[in-house]
Amino acid sequence: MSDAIANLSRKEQVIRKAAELFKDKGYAAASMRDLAQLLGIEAASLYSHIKSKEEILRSLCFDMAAEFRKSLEEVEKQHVPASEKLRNGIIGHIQVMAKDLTASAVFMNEHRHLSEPYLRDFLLLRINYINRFKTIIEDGVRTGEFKNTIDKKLAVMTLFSSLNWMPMWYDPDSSIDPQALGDQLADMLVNGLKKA
Amino acid sequence: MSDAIANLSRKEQVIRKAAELFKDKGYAAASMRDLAQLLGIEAASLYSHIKSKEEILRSLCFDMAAEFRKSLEEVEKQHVPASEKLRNGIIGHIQVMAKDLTASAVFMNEHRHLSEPYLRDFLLLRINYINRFKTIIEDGVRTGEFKNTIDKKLAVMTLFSSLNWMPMWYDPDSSIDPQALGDQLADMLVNGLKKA
DNA sequence: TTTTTCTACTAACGATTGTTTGTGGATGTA
DNA sequence: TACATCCACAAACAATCGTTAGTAGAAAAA
Repeated sequence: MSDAIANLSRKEQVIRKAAELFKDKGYAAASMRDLAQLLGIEAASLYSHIKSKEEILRSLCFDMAAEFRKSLEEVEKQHVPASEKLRNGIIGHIQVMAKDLTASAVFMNEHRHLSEPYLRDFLLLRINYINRFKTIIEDGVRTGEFKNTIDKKLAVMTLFSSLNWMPMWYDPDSSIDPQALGDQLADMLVNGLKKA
Repeated sequence: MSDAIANLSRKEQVIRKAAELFKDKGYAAASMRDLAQLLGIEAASLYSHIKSKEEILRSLCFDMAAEFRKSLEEVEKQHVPASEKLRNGIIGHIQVMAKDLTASAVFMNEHRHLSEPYLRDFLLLRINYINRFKTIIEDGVRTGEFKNTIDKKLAVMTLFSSLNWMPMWYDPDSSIDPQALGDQLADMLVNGLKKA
């Protein structure tokens, strides 16, 4: 058991450093020798811990995807108006990202370098997640909470654009903590959708 | 003269194909042999038209930057309320992107692969552009057009996140034309900022 | 003790990278 | 005709890529 933990621990170190590197230079421009140097070892030594470069990317992307999914599922259980459900979905999404901003940036920007069939799987997860947010918005339009004048695809894509770029500019040491950030972002986006 | 046009024409073909390739695979993962193949020539032949791979990226990034700057300068001349100025700035930004969605995507996602000192120059142009939008928002807060409860950095970054991801999902053959898209996006974002 | 697990090394592989050199046909201009 | 420009080629360059093979010390488990 402790072996497994120690193993995971070192492997985890490799993956986390890789996340930083992938975020900074991009997956394709980041070499295994770069990664090894950051860890103070030789490139070949990395392969004692991971099977391939892409395995690292897969692990980062699909772990984040699972977190997002889990967060949204809890929100969907709630029996609240669509506007509040959307708001809670946004806050949940922000909090998942805030827990690991580095992995979030990789998830968002580097997933396209996954090879098949992983890329297809990833994109299916993603379209499913987006569609579930779209459903919440459509519910809100139906109940009259949201404007019916705005294109729904536009609305949901604008929402995700705002959310997904957050890891690129948010500074966790800044004056806004993740909770307040989620609140303000949700307020800004939801009130932009709400009927006047 | 006609020589110059023919020359520019072929060089332009190379750059535009490169933009498509860079958008699809990312700058680092796109090889000059890939690009040559798309054009039906050998990789070495590319160097009859361009000096280096990065020269293409520079050309794409800085040409777009100039377009954005030009658009914003016209908006800044207008003597209108801040909310309308912001709205027009958004519409202008969208229209510049819509004119070349491929180059816009490269501008947004691949600029980080510029080497120094070009990267520094690019980032300075960009922060300047963002700050000028921030000024418009601050003016609006001062005149009471916009809420003063929202963090201004958050507001402006959310704005740009929404705008900058548009090339990733917008389909020019869709039902929404660029003009209507700009209108709706501006409406959605500005009314989210406006006092109730 | 013996055995296993973890972590790292050196050396090297075949493939691919951006780019340079030198060449030459085709086209238009003087 | 003679010259210049454009555009493409084949061949090759050093550098770097992800990865494998084989080895070994150190620590933990049996």
